[in-house]
Amino acid sequence: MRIYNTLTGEKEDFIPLTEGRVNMYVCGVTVYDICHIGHARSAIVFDVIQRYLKYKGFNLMFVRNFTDIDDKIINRAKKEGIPWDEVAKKYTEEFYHDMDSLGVARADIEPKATEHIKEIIEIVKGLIDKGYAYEINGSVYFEVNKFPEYGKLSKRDKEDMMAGARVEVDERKKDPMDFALWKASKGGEPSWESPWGPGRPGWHIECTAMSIKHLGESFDIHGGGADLIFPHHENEIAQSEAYTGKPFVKYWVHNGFITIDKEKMSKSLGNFFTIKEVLDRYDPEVVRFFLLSTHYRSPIEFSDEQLKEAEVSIDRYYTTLVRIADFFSKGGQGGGAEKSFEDTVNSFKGKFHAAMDDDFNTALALGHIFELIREANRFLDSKPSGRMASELISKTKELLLETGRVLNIFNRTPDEWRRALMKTKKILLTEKDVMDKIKQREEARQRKDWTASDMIRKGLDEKGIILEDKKDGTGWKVKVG
RNA sequence: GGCGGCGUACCCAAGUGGCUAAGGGAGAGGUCUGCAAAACCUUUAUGCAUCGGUUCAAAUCCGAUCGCCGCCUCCA
Repeated sequence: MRIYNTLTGEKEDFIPLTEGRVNMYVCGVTVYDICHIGHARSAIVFDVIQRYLKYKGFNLMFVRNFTDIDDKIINRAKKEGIPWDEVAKKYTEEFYHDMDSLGVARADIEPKATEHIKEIIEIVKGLIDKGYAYEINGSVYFEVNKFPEYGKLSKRDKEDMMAGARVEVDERKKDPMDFALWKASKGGEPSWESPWGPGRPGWHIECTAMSIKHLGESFDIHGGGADLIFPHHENEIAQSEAYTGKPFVKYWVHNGFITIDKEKMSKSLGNFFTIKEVLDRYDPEVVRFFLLSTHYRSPIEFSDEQLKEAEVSIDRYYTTLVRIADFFSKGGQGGGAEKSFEDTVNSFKGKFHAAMDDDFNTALALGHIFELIREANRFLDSKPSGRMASELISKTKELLLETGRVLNIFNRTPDEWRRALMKTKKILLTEKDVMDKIKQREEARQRKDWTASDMIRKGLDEKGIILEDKKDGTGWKVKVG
């Protein structure tokens, strides 16, 4: 298995620190607002990575944190006129609601910054003792100059950053690059007692404290959005390695952004869609499929057109499942290219694994899935019969379900998919309405009254229902795309 | 200004040295059908931003040019 490591800038063979065991930490969200679709991408990417590692048999410990104290939360509390911890609670619940919809599993441990104040203070104290940090007026700063490897993750050196001259200059700091480990409380702000007086943790230190506590001083994978590389992860490395004297993380994994009109989707630009807005119009499976159809490190352009294509693709998948079910209930009486289909079936899993093993290439993996689907449809078209055909088709179905479980898509029945579509497409008809229409039309067709028959079909089409006449009856589906 | 990434068909998107450049969507033609839909078949890049170079061999490596984007400030 190979993973792209931001630290080295290369795809590397994945060799965990302890054989068979993987410790992974992913930066979660700051709970001060509703999540947008960019948060969904990060969560889904690492959800798939998490599922694949488990599927491959690793004993995985997955930690994803919540930042539940921070300037943005405090500001939000003022704005909403509620206590800061209620803001955190409210948006943590919103996060869970959105992520549950999207099929993002809970992490094994989901620590919160405010539950680790003791550990944070311990580390800050240690950093002062070791001479990496200093206190000024109740705040503690990490002294970047004391850590020679500073910049190794984001591939930049201090002087370059100074040249940018966008670094906030705080007169109290020894150097503009120094960052806060502990912030002295200004009046009225939430605070905790510390050796330096009342205050609260800086942003970066919480991840050091929580990851070290739950995963140890060195662990395998640390993930997050690419925008966290600098300064957040760079600072984490500095303070963690300064504190422990050990390498902090072996593989740094970062997902790319979602863009709108080629520009990064972000709060500050205001060009974002919330998860809730998107889920009002598209099924969660569509969103998940869409996000997995591009490699996780590439930018992905958010558009209705692409979401619709994802919907069409998923519908194609479930249509094939229906055909497979039909095969088992009705059988065939012909036979076709059994050998060639057998080859496709037998080589599929290897291809899927190869794709996922190569830096979690979900886009390629989906390509293989759709290749299998096309071949399965082709085989079914040949009206196969006999035990061999049954076994092949049965195996196909198992393979589709197994790989679908890894990606956590394609895990419903075609009926469930159809009902979900009725809901997201806000189709007013009930299933019974549709069945009644089909029956009426069937009677017209018996009479060979094609005009009446076509009228009924057209009427349903206008309401978003497509009819499909088959040998032994008429099926129906929701119009997609 | 510094650092990094990207540019593959009408659209999306895999592919980072070597068989006919995956897969999906859209278009065109066909099989099937009362007609459709679905499914399948054929078709749409002698070509991978441009120009050079390395190599027996390059979309893939190197250099230059053009275009787009990201990070350097909170950000997934």
